[in-house]
Amino acid sequence: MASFDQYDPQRVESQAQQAWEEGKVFEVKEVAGKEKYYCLSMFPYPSGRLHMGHVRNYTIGDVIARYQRMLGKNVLQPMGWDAFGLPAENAAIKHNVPPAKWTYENIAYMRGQLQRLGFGYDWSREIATCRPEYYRWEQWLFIQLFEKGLVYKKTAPVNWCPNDMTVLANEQVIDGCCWRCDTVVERKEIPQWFMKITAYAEELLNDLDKLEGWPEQVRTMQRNWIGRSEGVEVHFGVVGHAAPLKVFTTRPDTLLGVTYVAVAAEHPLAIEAATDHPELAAFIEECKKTGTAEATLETMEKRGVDTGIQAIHPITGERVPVWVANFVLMGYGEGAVMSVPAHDQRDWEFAKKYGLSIKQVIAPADGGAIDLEASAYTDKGILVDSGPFSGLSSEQAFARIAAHLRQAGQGEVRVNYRLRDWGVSRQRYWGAPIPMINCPSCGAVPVPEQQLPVVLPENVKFDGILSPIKADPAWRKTTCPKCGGEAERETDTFDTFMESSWYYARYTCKDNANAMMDARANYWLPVDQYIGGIEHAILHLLYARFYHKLMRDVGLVKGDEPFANLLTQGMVLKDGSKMSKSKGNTVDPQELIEKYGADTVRLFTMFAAPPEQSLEWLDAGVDGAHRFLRRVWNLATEAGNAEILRAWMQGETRAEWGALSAEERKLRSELHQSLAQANRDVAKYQFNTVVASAMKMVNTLTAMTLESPGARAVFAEAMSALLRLLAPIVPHITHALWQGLGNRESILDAAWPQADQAALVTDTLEIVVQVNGKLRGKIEVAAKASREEIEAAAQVDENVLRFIEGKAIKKVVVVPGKLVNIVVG
RNA sequence: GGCUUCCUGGCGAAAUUGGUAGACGCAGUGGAUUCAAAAUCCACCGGUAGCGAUAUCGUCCCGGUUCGAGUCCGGGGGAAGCCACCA
Repeated sequence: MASFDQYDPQRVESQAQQAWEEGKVFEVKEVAGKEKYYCLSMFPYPSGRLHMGHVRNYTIGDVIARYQRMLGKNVLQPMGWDAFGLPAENAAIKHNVPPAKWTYENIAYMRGQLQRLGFGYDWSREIATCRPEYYRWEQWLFIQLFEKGLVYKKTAPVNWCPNDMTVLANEQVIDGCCWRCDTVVERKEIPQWFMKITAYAEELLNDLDKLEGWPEQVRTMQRNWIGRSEGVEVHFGVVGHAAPLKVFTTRPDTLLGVTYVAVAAEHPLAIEAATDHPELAAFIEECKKTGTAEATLETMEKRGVDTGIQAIHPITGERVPVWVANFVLMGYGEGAVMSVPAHDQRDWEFAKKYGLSIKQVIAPADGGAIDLEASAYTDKGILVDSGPFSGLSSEQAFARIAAHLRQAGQGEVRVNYRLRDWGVSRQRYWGAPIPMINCPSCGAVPVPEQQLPVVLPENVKFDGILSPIKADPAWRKTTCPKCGGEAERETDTFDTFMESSWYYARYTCKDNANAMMDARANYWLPVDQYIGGIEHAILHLLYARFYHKLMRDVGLVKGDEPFANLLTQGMVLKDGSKMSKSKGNTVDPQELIEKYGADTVRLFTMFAAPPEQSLEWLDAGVDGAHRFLRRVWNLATEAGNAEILRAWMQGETRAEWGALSAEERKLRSELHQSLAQANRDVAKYQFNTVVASAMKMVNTLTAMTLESPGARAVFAEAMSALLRLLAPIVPHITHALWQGLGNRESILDAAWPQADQAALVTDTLEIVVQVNGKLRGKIEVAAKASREEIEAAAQVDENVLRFIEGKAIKKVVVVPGKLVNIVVG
């Protein structure tokens, strides 16, 4: 039996990793009758190198996966690359290298980093979303959805640089100007593809209630994003027009307080009125120029112009003016609002500014006074000055007014969502081509299934101005599948959120060249544990949920939701703020791995904070983590100790516990208490305190003297448990020690260590004694002492006596095994 | 403005969910070892008073419930995240 050397992380880790690779130990198959566990971390964008946020994310995932495996489950943990995106185009320009080449080189480097960190991924399932064998299925699904009417084309605004004649992404617009040439960016309407996520708005909202394994915060954010509101669509007549002007309101109870109507600048009525109204036309032009980036909206001044058009109030028949206002959104509701300045603050401000009248129709239910000169009264209350509806409460009025409008054909109850359809067209090169053909006579026609994938050429010259596929007539040129005439391919590519919306499902069957999904998807899905950053709480997680429902409705997967449990890990901070290149406070994981080894980096990230909280990076703390691993190594390998452990592992010295001395039983109890605590915490994924418990065990074990056989048995049993407890967090050092101590089976599949309930029971207990709730003493009592015995013992404690002497005892509270509280008067 | 989450030593944090506040670690102080240093080991480590036993104050602030509150309730203050003219 070879003896141990000093702890050398580099050697230990490369040997462990080699063993895992040779044994293909993380490659998994579907196994009937074995509980499956699908553990998934959000895949990275291959930006070049891993940062600490990645390390933390993937360590959490790996710890969970390894823990679940030790519990006996069939664990799938895959990894891949969210490989399309703008940074590759930027790098292409900067370094004069094609985006594909840059991306593949980054993937190769980062894959090496992940392997060096010892993450237990099934690399045979690796996905890069920029590969045609991946995105062809996205193109295929898009066509299925086109046939089902779930995707459509409409015009939408983009940022347009008139100098470069190109579309810019929002990130490429700096202070309203083009990042390359500084030309003022314009808004341009062009035809783009949309997916009907709004058709699933209700289900996406309702199913949030099922996601009990998700943080409440994320569910709330999605609820707000979907933004369901119940209201009434009200039809105002328009003088000189046959068609009514429709508005949406959540406050139909204030309908009698309408003094004007406001429409968006893009509203048809506004455009119509502008034809003989130069001031209005100029105002609409101005509104258009305000960029697509909406960051300035908060500070934007509320402005408007009277169209001169009169609307007819549906109940009173009164004439009210129609204004165009810059704060009315064309994309929400009908692009028009009824304005009630008395009861809406925004309408109030607008009315004050332009001298429009303010009519009170709601009074506080408690009869209190309001001051409409100071501000609007926006609470609900009792209707006043509202004809037949006066005297009703806001709630009653909602129903009555809605019913009235409905009967008169002037409106109806409606549900509106804030959620808009998902625009998936990007006028960029480095993305999956949209599989459509534009035919001058047939319009947009899908690429026939047998011609998929529409491959994006990778070996291209790229100057950053025009997408190479837009610039290449040969790539564009094709024939129409319908009429056979000359036609052009769509040169836009998909939003990269498309690829990340279904990768979790493709990992289960990535080798299937004939279908997007197969039965294996239903074996592995849903993902049991998904781990990633809170920054994806809305878009990515909502799109993935949407995609899952789409795939379900096309018959590809069963189940309604893709991710059963979600863990959102906190940020990695240094000196109190988020690590970022611009702040210059980054820590490069690579340097740390080279200095300390992967186990130290993994241990520190797990120990410094619970997974969901932000983690304050502390260089000295990394030293502490490394010190701990050395202590563990030395404890297991010191001459004498190693022999004790080897004998134990081979089952030679497993003595009867009854033979232990009182002192040894106490030590064993202490060690098992720590183990029990660690088990409670690991079940909650609170890994920082799992490590704390392990440290406590090491402290206890270090202090032990191993002269008696009983002590040696207690030591060996606890060391065996300790190594297995630490195995998910620091897999290399525990692998080396486990093998080195003579275990034939890998620690990967060793049984998860459970505390011995019998060991937790001790002969005596320490009980805290309080007087009037204040700690006054501690007493040692027999574990099976009765309530009366404990009370009696508490009352003779020297210090306790000082506080109860001469006072009447009103009450004694006894918490079994914990404390006694003596209440005196 | 809306929603959500937080606020505990010099620092990161813990407290089996109403029962010993500060586990575990970092930093610090003192000591052992060493010619010396590194490494390692031992002890101390919230404030105040005391040689000490111990007392007293202490989990952002004020109030309440309770035998007992970091934890529950009401009010206030502060921080972070997300959304935001959404009618």
